[in-house]
Amino acid sequence: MIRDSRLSSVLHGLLHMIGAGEPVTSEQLAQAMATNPVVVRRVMAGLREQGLVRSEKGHGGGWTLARDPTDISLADIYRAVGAPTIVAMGHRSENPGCLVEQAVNDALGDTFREVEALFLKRLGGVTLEALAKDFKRRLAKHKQSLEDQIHAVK
Amino acid sequence: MIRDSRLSSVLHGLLHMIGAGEPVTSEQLAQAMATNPVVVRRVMAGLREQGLVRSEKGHGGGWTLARDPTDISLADIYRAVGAPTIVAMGHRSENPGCLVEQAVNDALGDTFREVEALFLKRLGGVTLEALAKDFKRRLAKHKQSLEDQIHAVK
DNA sequence: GTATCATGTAACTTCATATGTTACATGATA
DNA sequence: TATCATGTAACATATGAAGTTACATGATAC
Repeated sequence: MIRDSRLSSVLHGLLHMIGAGEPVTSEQLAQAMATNPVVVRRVMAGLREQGLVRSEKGHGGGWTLARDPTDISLADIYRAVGAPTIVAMGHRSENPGCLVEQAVNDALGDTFREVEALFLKRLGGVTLEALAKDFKRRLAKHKQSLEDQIHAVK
Repeated sequence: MIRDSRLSSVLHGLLHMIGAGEPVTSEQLAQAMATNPVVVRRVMAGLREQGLVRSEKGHGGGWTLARDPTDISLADIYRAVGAPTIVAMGHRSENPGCLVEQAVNDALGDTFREVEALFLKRLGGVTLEALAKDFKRRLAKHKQSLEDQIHAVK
């Protein structure tokens, strides 16, 4: 199963980056991602290797998107975050000679690939831009709702 | 991701049960599953609850299939083994109010379900019987190959 | 009926992995 | 050259899966 909190966490960070017009420090991202700066660097390093973000040292340094959000899909991010294969059955000892494994693999190997392909295809259909837009919409709605509550109290 | 060694492990046990004409003890299954008896009972308990196997105490006791292998699919087993949902993204704190989570969920919620459905559908298409047959075929082939090697040496 | 065998299960330990933390090196800007 | 920010190694902590021990319960053989 996937219970990767990293993808979710990274998305928080990236949306934060889109909002800011300047480099965002690991310290700031750590706030947005509810973790600490070193973990941020660790995770973002993966995205940097995939060319999704850039990092810069020194004064005014920090993290910025390396590509247009319309050109980054959730699949890209998922992979960069260190995407493990979704389905991977296997005995602990990864025994390639095991006949049971072989039989299962023969029966389901294609399925594993198929499921994974579907998953990535869907992730590939959502851009960071689209997600950001939806997020902003929700944010606006949320604010409005809060204001309404305040007015109702008055 | 799924890296469930339990499913694989359980299949070893079940194939073993099919072969034996009598109840198989946890001790014996532990051998087949490369683990220990208590773990076997723990895992098999899940299968028993789903009506896939039966257990009996005392002399001559042990584990037996409760249904015909043609009537047990890998999906049944997968579920019984304590199938976690395949894909489940989420922040650690499972924050339902988080707007980022909401946006992601709105964009991918259906996808998660779709992927899971596909996976289970495929698992559902393979019966324990089919797997056992394939396994036996491989076993025979394997034996033959070993004999050939011996003859070649002579 | 009682000795033996097998499961049922709670409690604990071990192990693997992900995450968090500290410390310090490196590079960039003021 | 002082300060700020990343890079990264090394270590600490937390979580959950798997393994283990111990003992209770139920079933069969004698």
